[in-house]
Amino acid sequence: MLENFSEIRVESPVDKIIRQIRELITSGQLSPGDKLPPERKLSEVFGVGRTNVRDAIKKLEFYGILKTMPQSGTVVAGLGITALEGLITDVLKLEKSDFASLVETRVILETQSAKLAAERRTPEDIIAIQSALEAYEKKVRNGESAVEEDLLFHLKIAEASKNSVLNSLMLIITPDIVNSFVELKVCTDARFIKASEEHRAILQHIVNQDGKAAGRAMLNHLKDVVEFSQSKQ
Amino acid sequence: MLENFSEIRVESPVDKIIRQIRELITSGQLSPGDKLPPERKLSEVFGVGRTNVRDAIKKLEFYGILKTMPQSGTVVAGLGITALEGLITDVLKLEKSDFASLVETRVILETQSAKLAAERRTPEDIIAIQSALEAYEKKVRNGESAVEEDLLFHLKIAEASKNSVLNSLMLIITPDIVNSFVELKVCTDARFIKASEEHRAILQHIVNQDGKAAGRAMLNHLKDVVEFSQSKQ
DNA sequence: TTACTACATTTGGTCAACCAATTAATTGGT
DNA sequence: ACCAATTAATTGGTTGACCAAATGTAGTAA
Repeated sequence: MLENFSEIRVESPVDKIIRQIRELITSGQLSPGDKLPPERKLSEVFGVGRTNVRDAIKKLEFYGILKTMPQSGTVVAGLGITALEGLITDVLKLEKSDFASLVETRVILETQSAKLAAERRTPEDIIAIQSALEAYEKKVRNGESAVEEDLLFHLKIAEASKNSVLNSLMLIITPDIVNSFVELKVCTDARFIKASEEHRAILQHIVNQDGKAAGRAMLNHLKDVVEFSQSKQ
Repeated sequence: MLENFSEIRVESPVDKIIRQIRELITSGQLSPGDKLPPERKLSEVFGVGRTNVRDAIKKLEFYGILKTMPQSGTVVAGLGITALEGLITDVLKLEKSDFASLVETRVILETQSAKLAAERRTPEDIIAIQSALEAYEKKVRNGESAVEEDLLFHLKIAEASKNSVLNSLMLIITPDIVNSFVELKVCTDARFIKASEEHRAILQHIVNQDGKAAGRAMLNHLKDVVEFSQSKQ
């Protein structure tokens, strides 16, 4: 009965403004490379407070679409118009990323990051990964949920890959992964224990600096999750 | 002479506040799951305006570290404390992405996205990729710079991969790629023409739905850029 | 005519006050 | 003693005003 009334008025003011800015760009009133109107003007045109405009700009700046220079103005990044259009629409729907895509992408990033980590790891990286692994196993032994510790182990590997961009992307998708895992109850006790062995195998390959084997081990480790996501779909 | 005085005072106030919040968490004054002090209190403690505090919170919320409920308070995500600590420190140094990592990550994402695109492309995808390719070749024939059109071609492929997350990540790193390319003058006329042939090859494999070949072709296409980035390093 | 300086305007950044909603407390009744 | 309702305080959200730097402009001197 009550469900009929939900789902109204969910769009936040900043998303509305992002949509409007997109309109400005796609309609050609705003070409890449040139300054966009001052914040005061925008707030006046859109009929909202300047804070909301600033928040929207900040969000777009975060994604690299806009660039704001203090006391000088905000400019549109030098991308093609069509690319921008796609970008902005995707920023809006980035939130609800489907689970299958998420897992698929994770597999891609992680196998490569394991491979690179094996090739480039320093002794310090080994220690960091090892301590993350032990924190994970400790939680598992106590019968507690160890989703975060699991991800932390993987993040440490990404860190050891010495690829800052790869590491950043992992950080970006990690929160979504955690949420999905908890939501869909991916993890069971049996899986935790099995994962523990697989973790050790990965670590061993990284210690041995065997990139290919590390990648394969990671692929194998994530196979379960992939199958789960496919069954959910 | 003057260079000695530059590069000071680069840390923005919001980063400073993020650092302080991290301090609060690591020192145990703030545990995962519980509310953090109201914004007014924080601004007073940190000795800055409330706006800066709100911006910092917003940034952390962006990464899923904090969650703010209107008129109720802001809470720390239910992550493990070690995970949080690692996440926040990484958020701070997220900005700087070196060119080598950028290219390396791009290769990873693009080879996979080409492979998936070949397997999943629809007739509409083919048309979109084809028209992007033609726009690129038109610019090249006129002797103009076609960096954006180049990237647009690649983005269309990512779109055809039907993996929303992969597509989003490509969109995220694309602006950085464009900037680096223009800055480092990666592209010459000869490369544009050679790239054109390689583009056609990739497209052909996607049309044929040959995933492996598409991946290989993309890898080959990006080889030049990889070598360039390594020589720069 | 040209170049340079001083000024006025515009810019994004910052701040303090205000608003509505939520939560805690107090009070009155049972 | 306990529960309900009303009130008081506290919360994040929003607004408008102010600040310092950057830019554009006009005026003056060479």
